[in-house]
Amino acid sequence: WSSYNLMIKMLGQAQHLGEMEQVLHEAQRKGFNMDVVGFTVLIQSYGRAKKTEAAVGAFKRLKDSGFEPDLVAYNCVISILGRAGDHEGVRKIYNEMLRDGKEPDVYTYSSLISNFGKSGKVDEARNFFEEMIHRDITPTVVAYSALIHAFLYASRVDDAFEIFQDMKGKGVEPEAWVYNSIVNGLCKAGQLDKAYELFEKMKEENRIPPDLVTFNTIIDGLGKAGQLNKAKQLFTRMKGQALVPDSITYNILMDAYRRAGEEDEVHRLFQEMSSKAVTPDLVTCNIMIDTLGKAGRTQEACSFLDKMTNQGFSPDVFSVTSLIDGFFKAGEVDEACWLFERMRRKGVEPNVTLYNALIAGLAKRGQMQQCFMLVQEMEDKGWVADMVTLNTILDGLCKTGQVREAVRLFNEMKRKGQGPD
RNA sequence: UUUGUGUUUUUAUUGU
Repeated sequence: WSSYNLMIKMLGQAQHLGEMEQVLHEAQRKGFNMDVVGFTVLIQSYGRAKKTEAAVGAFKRLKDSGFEPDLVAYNCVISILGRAGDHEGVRKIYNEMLRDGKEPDVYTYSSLISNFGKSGKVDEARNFFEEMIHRDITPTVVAYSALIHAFLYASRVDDAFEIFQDMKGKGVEPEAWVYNSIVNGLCKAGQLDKAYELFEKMKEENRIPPDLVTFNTIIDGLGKAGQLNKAKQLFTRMKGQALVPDSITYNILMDAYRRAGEEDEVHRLFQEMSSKAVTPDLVTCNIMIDTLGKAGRTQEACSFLDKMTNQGFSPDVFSVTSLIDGFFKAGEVDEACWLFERMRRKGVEPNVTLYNALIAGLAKRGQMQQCFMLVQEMEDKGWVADMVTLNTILDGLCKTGQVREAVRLFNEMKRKGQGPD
């Protein structure tokens, strides 16, 4: 059986499910009886191929063949159902497992915590963590990390930080990426000082010094908070520590200067990239287009778009939105509409933000009928108007003297429970 | 022979 299991596993991992099933039939024809491990290999193979139903089917066959699933089999099914977002299924199997008298282990809990966390059910994730402790199971770095990520995913940085401290206190060493996640969470929550403090403490607390991602994260946090000088200082410092800035580092800095309206510095950094042989990526291009557009240099933005296309980049919805917005702000409405059409022919799918940019441009010109048509078109495509859409339309109505209409829409949205913000 | 944590960092739209 072990050779057959190995074959099945290899074929399953290579996503050759047809051949995998052939081997399975051959084994059965030759009189090999499947054992629990064999079924588990099969379940796992289906799981990796995202064939959740087939995996569950194999689990059923395991039980129908008179076997009792062992802990590993249960863990596999729980993990697969969790990844598929089937929390009811997860609960069912978990309860079944307890009824069978199988003690969950740290693998079971890590999987449960991660999957519930990822679907926004942080409190349930935490409950599983506590249940694990009550069972006297010592959390590993994996279990801790899963819970920390569950909290960060729910924007609960303080809770994440508490677990992070607890983890270190228990002598479990976080890996660099957990530090980085926490630093990022703190930055995004506006707790820049705390983020910076942790960043500085990294090397003494842990044997792992801040890496490229840590620097990028903290530089971005500083840049978004408008602390450009400090950001630039760290940029210098990272180079002194033998870290090589990548395109993301440059994008972060360019974006910071773009926000601050320091257009020249954006262009200088773009030049510096090529002199340092850092290859620009799509985000770099998009920042350049946005910078040019916001400066009213729409022709240059337009040729930048053509140039990047010739160099093999496919402009995405970000590139197009920036350029369309630039056109509108420069009063070039026809060009904006032309680009929108061209984009659709090229197969770039518009999203809510792009529609919002169009609506804002037309609203500013008082073309409210066209705005409503776009909202209709957007909703026909299955997009849901967001708060920016509503605010844009309300502003447009007010500025065109249709205040009563605006109030009516305002009340209607309020009744539907959509805003106001 | 089979199981667990990895968007860790960057870009667009409204309100002046």
